[in-house]
Amino acid sequence: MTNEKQTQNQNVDQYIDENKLIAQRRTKLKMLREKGNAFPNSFRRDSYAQDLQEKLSDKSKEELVELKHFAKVAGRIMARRGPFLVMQDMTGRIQTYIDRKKLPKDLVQDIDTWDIGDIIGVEGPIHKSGKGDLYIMMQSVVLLTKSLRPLPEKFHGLTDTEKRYRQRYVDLIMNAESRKVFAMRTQIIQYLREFLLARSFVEVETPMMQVIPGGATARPFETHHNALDIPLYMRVAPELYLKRLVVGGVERVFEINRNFRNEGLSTHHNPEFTMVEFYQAYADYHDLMDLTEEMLRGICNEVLSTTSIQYGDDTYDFSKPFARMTVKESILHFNPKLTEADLDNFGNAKIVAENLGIPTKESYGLGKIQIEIFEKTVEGKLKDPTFITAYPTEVSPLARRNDENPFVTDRFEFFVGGHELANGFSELNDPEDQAERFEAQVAEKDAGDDEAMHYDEDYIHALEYGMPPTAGEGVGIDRLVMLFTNSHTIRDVILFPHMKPYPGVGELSSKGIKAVK
RNA sequence: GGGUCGUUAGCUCAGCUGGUAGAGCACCGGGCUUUUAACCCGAUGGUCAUAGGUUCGAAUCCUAUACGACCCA
Repeated sequence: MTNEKQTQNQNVDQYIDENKLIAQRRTKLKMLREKGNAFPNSFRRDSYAQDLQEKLSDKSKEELVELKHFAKVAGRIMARRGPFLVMQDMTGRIQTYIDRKKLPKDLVQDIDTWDIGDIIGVEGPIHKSGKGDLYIMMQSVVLLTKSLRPLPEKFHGLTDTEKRYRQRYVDLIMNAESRKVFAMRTQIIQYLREFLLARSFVEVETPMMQVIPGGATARPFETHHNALDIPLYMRVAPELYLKRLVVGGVERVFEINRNFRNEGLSTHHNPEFTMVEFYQAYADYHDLMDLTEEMLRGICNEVLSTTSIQYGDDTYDFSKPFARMTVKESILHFNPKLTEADLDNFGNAKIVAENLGIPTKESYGLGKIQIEIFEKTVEGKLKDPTFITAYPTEVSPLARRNDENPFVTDRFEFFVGGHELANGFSELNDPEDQAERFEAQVAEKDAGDDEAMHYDEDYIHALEYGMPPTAGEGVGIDRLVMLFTNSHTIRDVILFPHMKPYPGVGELSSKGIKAVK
């Protein structure tokens, strides 16, 4: 024993450049290697912690003794409590009891060297403690993976926001709340997918790298294809490809995937974010508003089991029909001093905008000014689920004009909690109108708006073959998940959100790529 | 882009008007062994984000930088 300790100390000296706690664990790993396979992969579990808790918690101490329910469970050691080890697997936690008198002496000695964070496999019958908690009466146990880095303190866990995002693996080990958010994200996406599949929508994948970035007004990321020696753009939206598929006869089509926009980071913006976009032929924007209501209410009922959504201090009722009003109606509603005449006349609207402190550009038409007024005075106030319709044609280059009033389009955006969650419209399927709209976008681009769209000749070509009357919509998944998980920053619903790298991190060194300390 | 705040042990945090670094948990040693943030005794652990400056003396005051959080545009 004393000899062993001396060896340990010598080994610690070898790792003096490292944290002492890590050095100690490295020494333990070294001893494991000397004994044999330090990373065995022969243990097979037959039970999960949560299943055992659900199945057996009702049984009494005596019933469990009689039942002799044997289980093999694997997981990470999260705490030691007296003679118990608390283990955590992907479903939950269960403890295992170390009977020091009955287990072989050398095994007990080994167990005493194990650390919180180590991964073990345990086998034995399920019993219940005097205080009513299930435990596995350890009959055999094996250390499967030695953990070299100490975990955060068990009570407070990892709260440092920066570390939670940069080292999500530690966050997921420590914070059940974080695990729950991402589990719900998965369930919400799965619900959306099944909802659309059940209605005969076909899931497809369209290019993430595009020669002409289109489908949204946003600045793209640029990259380069070496073999072809051409610039390529990460897509800002899949829209134009999905509509090409509608031309091709895929009359109900959807894609759940990432979009990339070269813009700032904020609590509501990540440079890559997930959208579901879907297109339905022989439908209009009213049909999609109905579909959206059904879909969101479905998530409430099936995933959350409630239609009363708690978000911060507010509660939103998803059981009632969602409010619907036009852009103009909403501006007048939230600006009772304004009149229709203030919004319908370019000169008047410009004065209203300037009084609100909105900087206007030469190129802005009436429609753009109306939208600026809307964003400044209305958007943040749309707390309860609301559809805003009749967006100006000027700011809707891919949407169908309204039959009665060509100044606006048959378009809606959907808002909850003051944030836009979805955008949909009856699609513009008139190729000549679409060509003119592209030309207007190109003019704006030439005037210096680097978010304006390119002219996509092939898309016009496709429309010239004939696209059936169609309605389409995109829903921002990240913001949807934020809403339904009561998360107030997008970084809480993206597993690996973009963070500014530390200087030098990512540079190749002799030891490989530098990691965050 | 602007403003405010933050960065101290592996983690969570104290550290007063400048006087030489603290706690809890974790870890290590010992005790106890059906515990529930297990408990009891003892020990170890720090480039106080980084670089300058002021000072006899800086975690503390000043400047710059890095990263983060929040608010505003």
